Amino acid sequence: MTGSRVMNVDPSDGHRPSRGGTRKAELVALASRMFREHGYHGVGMRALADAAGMQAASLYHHFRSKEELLLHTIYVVDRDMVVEQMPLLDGPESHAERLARLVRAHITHIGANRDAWLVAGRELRALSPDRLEAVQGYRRDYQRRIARHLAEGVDAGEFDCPDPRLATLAILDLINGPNEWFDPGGRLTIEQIADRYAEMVVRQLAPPAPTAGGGPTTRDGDT
Amino acid sequence: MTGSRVMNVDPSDGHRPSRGGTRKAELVALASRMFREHGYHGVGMRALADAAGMQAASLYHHFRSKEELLLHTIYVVDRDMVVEQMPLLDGPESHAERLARLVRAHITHIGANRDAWLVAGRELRALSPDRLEAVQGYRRDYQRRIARHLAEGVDAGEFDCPDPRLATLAILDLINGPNEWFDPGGRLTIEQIADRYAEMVVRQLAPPAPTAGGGPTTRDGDT
DNA sequence: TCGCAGCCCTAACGATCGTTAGGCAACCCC
DNA sequence: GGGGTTGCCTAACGATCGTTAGGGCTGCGA
Repeated sequence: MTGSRVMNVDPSDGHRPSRGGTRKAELVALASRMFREHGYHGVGMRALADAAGMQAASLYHHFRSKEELLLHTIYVVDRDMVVEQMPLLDGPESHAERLARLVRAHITHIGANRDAWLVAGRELRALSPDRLEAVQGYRRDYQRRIARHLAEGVDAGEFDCPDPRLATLAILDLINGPNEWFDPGGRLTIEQIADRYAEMVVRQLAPPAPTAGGGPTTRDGDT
Repeated sequence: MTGSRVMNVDPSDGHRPSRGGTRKAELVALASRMFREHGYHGVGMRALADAAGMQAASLYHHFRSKEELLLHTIYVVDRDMVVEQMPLLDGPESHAERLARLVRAHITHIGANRDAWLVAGRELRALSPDRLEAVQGYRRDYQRRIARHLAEGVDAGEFDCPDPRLATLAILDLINGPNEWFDPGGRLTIEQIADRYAEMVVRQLAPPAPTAGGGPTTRDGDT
């Protein structure tokens, strides 16, 4: 476990879902979509309630505040990133193979949770400091795990990469990109994009050639 | 000229700057910073005015509305992208050299206009349809110019790239990435990041090897 | 059959929103 | 020295903001 987590801000409620916690999930999904379209501050509780066919005050039977509703939206993305995607870097396969698997899963997850991903990407600043810290902790863990994977791949001679830390940022820049422009009705499916982006990442890190013994470059020292 | 522009929404005022249009520029820069930190809808005219040492109503002597203020912020970025960056793809140099030049200039411009870039990236939805269309026209032009450059590079045998349109998106994802995380006090300067990202882009497109005549792959047909 | 929890309602709170009207002081050009 | 412009002011408009108080209906478990 990397970053010492400060407090427990997990929004999952402790009480049983009785007949179904489905209503709450519906409201979170609806909020994700509206926050994505108009921004967190651009959507009022009354607009949310209207879209859900209820009154603004009734939302407070499901969420303590508007910000808690935002946290529910963001949490799905960041929790999955750490508990589902990150373990994909473990395993007996080659470093390139494991990294490609992560890239594909990451982009596929974006395709399946577009609303939440966009909100998670641009509405973080609306969170209270404690909750912001918790979410950013997840992201740090994710980023560090990838950086470690690259460094290990370089040490194993499987990757050619002059600056693994910057390469980590570049990879994240790349695989978070479809978040901004992916269109389900577009030319390519999310799986095709995932495959091709994974190829690009692997190609970027591939050692120059399987020719003579001139091994891959070593890492920079930190500046 | 690529996209037929619908209307003139250029926010640059037609009247002479008299003694100085500096005050207006100050207000735009201030708005960029505050919009970046709290979001367009998260900053009120009164908060803006407070930070500028004036009253909210006084802002309306410089801008017709809050949205016009936002447009000023966004416009700098998108206009420069088309009138300054895009021409960098012209010239007698190799396709790789010209593309690297664009990438470096693009990232350097982000470093010099961080506030405006972040606002331009995530507050577009607050623009009215006409103004949104104008801004998106700029971006389409930019994207198409890059796509054309890649296609020409492939045809010239300088690039190896199975899908130039997707590669364009990937390049844009990559070079817009520092927009989200660049820290002026961080490990690397913006120039270093620009150089290394440019290397990555070139490396990604480099043909497999200068060996035998097995030429680069051809482009996909559109799906 | 009773009680209670889940779910939603109406009504209202004080605060803040973007914007407008109208006026006052300082400055340039003629 | 008068006219016009620039830059800011006070005061206020109706609308909307997040949130709270308190009550009523429904349907399950005991």
